[in-house]
Amino acid sequence: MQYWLIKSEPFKYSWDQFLSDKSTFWDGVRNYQARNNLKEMKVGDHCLYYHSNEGKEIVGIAEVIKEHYPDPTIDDERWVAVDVKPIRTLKNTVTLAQVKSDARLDQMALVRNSRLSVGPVKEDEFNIIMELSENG
DNA sequence: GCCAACGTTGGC
DNA sequence: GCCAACGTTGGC
Repeated sequence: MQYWLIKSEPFKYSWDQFLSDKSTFWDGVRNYQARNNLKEMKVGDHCLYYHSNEGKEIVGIAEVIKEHYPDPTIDDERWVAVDVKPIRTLKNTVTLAQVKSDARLDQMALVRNSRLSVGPVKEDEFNIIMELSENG
């Protein structure tokens, strides 16, 4: 299984909204790198859900439930969407500051390329995030 | 609200 | 195909 990190601005689509919707389609990606990552996603892959701008923290875990298909919100076949559903909310959110201050996480796309809205996460990194969220 | 970083566009 | 200009994102 592969791990990912997906970003959303809470005022656009927050984790709470996601929880009450039960699932959502992840659209609106207009960046080739992020798009390529979306295309790599497989059903069952886990995603860290990150709030950008407001909060700047990882708030929960989501699971891919449908692989990429053309983005329904735009008439342009270049862009794709995937479907995801929430798995669980983190016990404690993991902030960007925490991620940055942990030397084991300094290779994360989140740190190295803060503008990338969909990035891969290594299993080790995922586990470290889990650990941080437990120890809060 | 500012600015740095980065991706994209378009002129040559 | 290069590179400057421009737009967007996101941290601060």
